[in-house]
Amino acid sequence: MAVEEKQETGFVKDIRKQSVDFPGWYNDVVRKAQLADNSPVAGTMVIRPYGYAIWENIRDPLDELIKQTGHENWYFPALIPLSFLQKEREHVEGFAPEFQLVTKGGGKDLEEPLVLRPTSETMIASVLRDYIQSYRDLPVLTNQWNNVFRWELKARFFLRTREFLWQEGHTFHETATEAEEEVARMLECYRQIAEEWCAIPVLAGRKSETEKFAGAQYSTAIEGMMVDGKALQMATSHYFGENFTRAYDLTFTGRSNERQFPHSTSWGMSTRMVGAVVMAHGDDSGLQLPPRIAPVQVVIIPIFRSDAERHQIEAALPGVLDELDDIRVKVDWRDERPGFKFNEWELKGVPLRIEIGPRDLAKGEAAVVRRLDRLKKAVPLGELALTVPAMLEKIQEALFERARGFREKHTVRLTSLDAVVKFFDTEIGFAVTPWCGRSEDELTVKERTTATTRVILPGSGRPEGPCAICGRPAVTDVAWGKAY
RNA sequence: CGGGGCGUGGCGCAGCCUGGUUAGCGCGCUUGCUUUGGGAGCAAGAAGUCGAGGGUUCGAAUCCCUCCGCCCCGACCA
Repeated sequence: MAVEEKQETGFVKDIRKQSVDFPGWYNDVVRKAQLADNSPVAGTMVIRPYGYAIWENIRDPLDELIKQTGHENWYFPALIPLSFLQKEREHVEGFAPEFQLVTKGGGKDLEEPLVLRPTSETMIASVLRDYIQSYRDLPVLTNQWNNVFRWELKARFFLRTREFLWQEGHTFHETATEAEEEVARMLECYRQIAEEWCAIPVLAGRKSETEKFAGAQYSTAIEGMMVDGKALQMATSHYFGENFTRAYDLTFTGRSNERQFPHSTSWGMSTRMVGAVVMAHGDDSGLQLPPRIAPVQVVIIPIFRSDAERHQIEAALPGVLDELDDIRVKVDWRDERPGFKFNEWELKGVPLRIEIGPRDLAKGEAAVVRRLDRLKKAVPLGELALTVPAMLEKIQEALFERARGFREKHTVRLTSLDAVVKFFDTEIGFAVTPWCGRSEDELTVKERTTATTRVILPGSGRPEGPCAICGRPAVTDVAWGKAY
């Protein structure tokens, strides 16, 4: 009893309860798990090595996919002349409130202010204008990994900061069809990263007119559900048509010798994804990482009392590590008690823990414990090479299935405004309804529930019955949710 | 920008109302000993221009004024 109480206060001391204060819990987990911390500059954060390692484990497979689909990495400057942004009306109107301006250089006022890039459509169109002459130059498939700046009013770790890291892809195509295929192709890459690597099931589809990117013909996105039932947009992919190329007078000579505007796209996934992983899988014990993106997949905790026992474990370790050859393993030899390490590595979300002590060694075994459910299993040392990878895979699947089950449990199909209002009043999650597509309906719902349309669900064709909000003929199904 | 709160060792706070010169407590940190299979115990120690500036006073963390910074709540966004 005494032990239990102590444990309880230990956890309360470290992180707030997820069920009681979700934003507080999130904040605590990010800092205590050492993913990120506040920085000296308001609205920005320091990404610490453990958090950055997670980002790298998301970034690397995504970069691989981007290259596999024919794109090349470029680098464009972070400082963009203000006039560039002003060429596309919708675009500048959408982003102007978020500009951060550089007005001085070398102690003197600049002739033209430079904007810290909020995104690079304008810079890239300006540059590629010189490189694209003929249909033979198309498509141009660019990507760049960089930081962008947006003057956000309230910051939250990974989810919304004034500076963040992402990848932005920008492509230029001869035809609309080709460009639209590109938009869908990259959205599919994002779905893959989210579902197969981050174990977060997503809804993928178009955004409504009001939710689309400033300057786009249409936007698509993947949306995930966090464990508080709120929606998080985890990546976007936009079709611009000729909007940007016309604004920048970026033309090419077509197959029958006429000047044409390329159809362009852009798409991005950011460090927000790290926040998504925290909020999609974490629990009251802290972070929980899908094995495929966990910086440490297996932590080994040696357990010993005497020097003799310590030496015994030291002697056995090379063999154990040899078994775990292709796995990201960390051995925690720090001078702390085992119980402390158990709790700390659980807080940091490591999927598997291996305890090796005299009792285990006597039997030629190790105790393997899952972060998922603390299930403990004795595994013969010689079988670790087979068992551990299988367990990691199973955990990866289990996290995905659990998240999917949660989302399904919290997704309802509704057919009236009253039902939608009541749902968001009393429940959490997504409401799917038939919808006519009018922005007025989104306003109505937002005013009464704060929920917005997240994605227009593809594939189902024309839904049965009238628009749930206004009763006009419905043209599509749409998912509503309260969003981050 | 409008409404509410807060600035005191790295972190979290007490002290302030009712001024008094050694400014405390918890966590963390350092060292040592004992511990070690679910967040250890004891002992010794280091660490603070009390957000900044000005004023009142014999004397200011404490009272007054100004400024700065931060957090929460109302309008945008990956």
